[in-house]
Amino acid sequence: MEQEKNYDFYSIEKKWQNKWYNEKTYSVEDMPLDNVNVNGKNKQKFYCLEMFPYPSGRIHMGHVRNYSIGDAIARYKRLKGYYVLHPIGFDSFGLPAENAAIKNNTNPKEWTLKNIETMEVQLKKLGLSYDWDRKIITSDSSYYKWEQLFFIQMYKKGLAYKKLSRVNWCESCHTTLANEQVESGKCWRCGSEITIKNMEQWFFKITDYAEELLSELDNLSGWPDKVKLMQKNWIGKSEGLSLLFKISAEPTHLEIFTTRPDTIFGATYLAISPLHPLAKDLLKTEDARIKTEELIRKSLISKELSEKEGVFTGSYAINPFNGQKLPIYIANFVLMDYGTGAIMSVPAHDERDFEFAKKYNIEIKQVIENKNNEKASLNIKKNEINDGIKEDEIQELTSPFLEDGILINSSIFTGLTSEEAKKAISLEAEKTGIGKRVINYRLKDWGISRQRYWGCPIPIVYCEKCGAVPLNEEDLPLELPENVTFTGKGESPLAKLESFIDACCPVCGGQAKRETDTMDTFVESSWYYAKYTTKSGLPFNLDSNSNLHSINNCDCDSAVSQSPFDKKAANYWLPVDQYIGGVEHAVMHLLYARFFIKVLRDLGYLNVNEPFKNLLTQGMVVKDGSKMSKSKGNVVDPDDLINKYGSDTVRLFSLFAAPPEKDLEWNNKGVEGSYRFIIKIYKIIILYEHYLTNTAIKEPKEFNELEKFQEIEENKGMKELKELLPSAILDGNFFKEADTELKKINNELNGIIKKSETEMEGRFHFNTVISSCMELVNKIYEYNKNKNQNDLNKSDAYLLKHILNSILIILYPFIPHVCSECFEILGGNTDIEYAGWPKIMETGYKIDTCNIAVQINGKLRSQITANIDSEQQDILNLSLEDEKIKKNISDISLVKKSIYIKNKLINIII
RNA sequence: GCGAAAGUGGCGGAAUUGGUAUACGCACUGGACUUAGAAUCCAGCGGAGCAAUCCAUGGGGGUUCAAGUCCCCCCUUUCGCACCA
Repeated sequence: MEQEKNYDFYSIEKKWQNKWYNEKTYSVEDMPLDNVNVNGKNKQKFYCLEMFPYPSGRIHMGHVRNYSIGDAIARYKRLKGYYVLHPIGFDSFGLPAENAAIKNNTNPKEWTLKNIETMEVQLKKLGLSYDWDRKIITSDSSYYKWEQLFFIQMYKKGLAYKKLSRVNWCESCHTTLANEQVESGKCWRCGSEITIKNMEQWFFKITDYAEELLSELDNLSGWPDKVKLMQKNWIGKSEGLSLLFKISAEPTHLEIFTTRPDTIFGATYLAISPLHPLAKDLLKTEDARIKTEELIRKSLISKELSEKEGVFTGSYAINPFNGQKLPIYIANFVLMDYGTGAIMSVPAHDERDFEFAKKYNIEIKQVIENKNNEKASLNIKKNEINDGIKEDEIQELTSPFLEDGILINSSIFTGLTSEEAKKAISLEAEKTGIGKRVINYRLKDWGISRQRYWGCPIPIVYCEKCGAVPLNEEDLPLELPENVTFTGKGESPLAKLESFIDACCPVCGGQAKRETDTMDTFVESSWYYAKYTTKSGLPFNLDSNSNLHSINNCDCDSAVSQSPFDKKAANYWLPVDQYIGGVEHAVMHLLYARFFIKVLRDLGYLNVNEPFKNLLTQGMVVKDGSKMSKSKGNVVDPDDLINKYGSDTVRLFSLFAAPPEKDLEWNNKGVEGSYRFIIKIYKIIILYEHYLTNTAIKEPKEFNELEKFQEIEENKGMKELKELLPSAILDGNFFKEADTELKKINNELNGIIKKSETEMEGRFHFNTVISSCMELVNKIYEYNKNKNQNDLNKSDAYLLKHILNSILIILYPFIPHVCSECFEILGGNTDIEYAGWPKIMETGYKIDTCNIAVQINGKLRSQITANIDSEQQDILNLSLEDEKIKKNISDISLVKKSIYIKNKLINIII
């Protein structure tokens, strides 16, 4: 008795992984070689990238999902004939390594490299189609030296600078953080409360690019609106007027910023930040002085505030438009680091000003009213006590009117719309020299100093004579010293390491001290996608060996003399065609990376404006309703599942259980379902193996000839094709004699090919692609049950083989190992990756009847079978003969009208 | 508070353009095989009802011959921002 072949995922996966990695199946060249161009026709490039992992120890389900999605896209694009760059690396600087070092007395570098080794094995076990030759380890000086080079060049252009500033401090991580890294007043990494510190910090001048970062969002049509909106809000552009108010009885002026110049006549006080440089000068009483000190103290500790508080300075300012004397308040809700740190307060038309005015009994003066002059809509109520006084004065607003409207009580501007008045009043202010129109951004410069060890050293020394001086480019890299000790308290070990701190000034040669802060680890991830475009590192100095990638060979329009990547290669591969990662990086990483590529562009390294053309933000993997975490005890280790079911199963489930943008609820029983499906595929292939590979039914000669033409054109350059596979057949003549049932299945396959293609091209709802494949496999089982193999003829064999091969190819991006194996079992003459996407094949068989839903007054009453493409009248007549319909409609004369959707439904109105 | 997205069986989710709601999978129930179990296979599976039918896509209105899908109001959940003048 013939022994039945069982699905042995372990051997199958090992076999194909060995082949892929030994043969470097997924390696590509930096620039396409000649054989990638066929007859002058360029094979199109496709750069598929997933956010690279931090080597924290082991792969988790979030990684599995992320990389399964990316791999599905990469493999699909290869099938479609693209030249695909699909790299991977490790974002290996960061706090966990250092924390582990403190906790377990290990060395961060060793710890990191060990983790990378582990994770690399895990990733390879997943069978991901990476070009491993391009692996990046960002904590290696061969990577970060370039970052130091960029820093120096940015410093020289004023894009990197140091200033004393109020920065976010996380006591638990013992370092400062950028604004983007503070989430609702808490540290993005550890969740501790953030306090404010005044420190000298290095910044990248991202604000120089604020306008471009904002306007380019409009061109990112391949990004989710949600992410674009988050970035837009984060950049927070606002246009307004900066206006000078003279301080009464003093020679000084106070500059304020407003976006509502149209409300200038409604200003009833000015408010300035407690941290405003003029704050103390304006104070007139001892009492105010004491209260102000308290406000300042609080503002220095934290940005959070529970309640609006303020104090009247005793000083007044003059409204330049009407000469009105306005009290100046110091108010805790006015931010020093936005606009000018001072505002004109219009309580009638601003919520915050209103709240403050209520609290301190300041006048509220309405100057805008609803376009329809409907006062009622302004939430005004009569003050019953003050009966008899002028109407305007006895009215009291219960809430501010925030919208645009028509100006009232505004001198010559009365009657204008808000929009007109904004312009007119701004122009007037500019004419008289007391104001100018300005644009403000909420975005702040990116603070990149970190008071930690395990990061890229900032290549700066402080010379007693020359001040802050960047290192000479040829002295890079500035290596991170390894002989450090971790105390777990206080400052970074670098700050105490004299052998590191003591340096020579690159300018005067005198004594100097090194900067001991390291860079934010988001700097490494801001340009790694560009590094990947060049396979091997370029020589640091141009005069050394390799000239293959010489930057001077290209049309350099800059003074770039050395680069981590070949400009040509970067320009060829970038932007990344599909980027995939977690939505948690919507603002931080994705904004920094966009900024950085613009800087690299302006420094002359490449000619690309945006790093990521299309972005897919995948949801979290959750279990029992919450994110997997050790503390919740709901972590599922991918390795355990891979050992139990194989990686195809794990990949399949993570793609099948939910569309990628949604959160994925992990379900171990569901994993078994995926496993069962894979076995089902394998078994059906084995079932037909003997029959389909029988020499007696080998394809006729012309079968191959027919394809050769097309296939060669598409695949040459990928790999030499020994022979051509029988999956893509252009002419249905071969199947004329085939079984009708098979033809029906083929018709369904054609629908699936089409549908899968649209899903794989942008919506990425792999779950629906997989489910239609499941349906088709079920149908084939059904067919097998009803049809004895001995009754099948040659035509049936060809068609069946086409159907099975096509399903294997469609599923290959998700479960590559088993599909490769099955494809081989069915006698594929090449590996499945070179098979090409299945072609729609007409067998000449057309279904001539269809099912038509019959509705009466919009309610489904019956279903009939009718000839395809029947006319309305015929369908109506046919419907009226139906038993169920007869019950409701006895006579055709009752029918008022009917609506007919061809081949779908008829709605009879009675 | 502001902004965005979402709400469909017991569960994950289908229904891409308004046209037969609940595909596919999980769980569950019954049956076959088995000494028994596991695995597998077969059948059933939104709710009510003997049935004909009726009711169901968070709730309420509306547009339409026809609404999960479009419009308005409300509720809930998730995410982002939170004094940015």
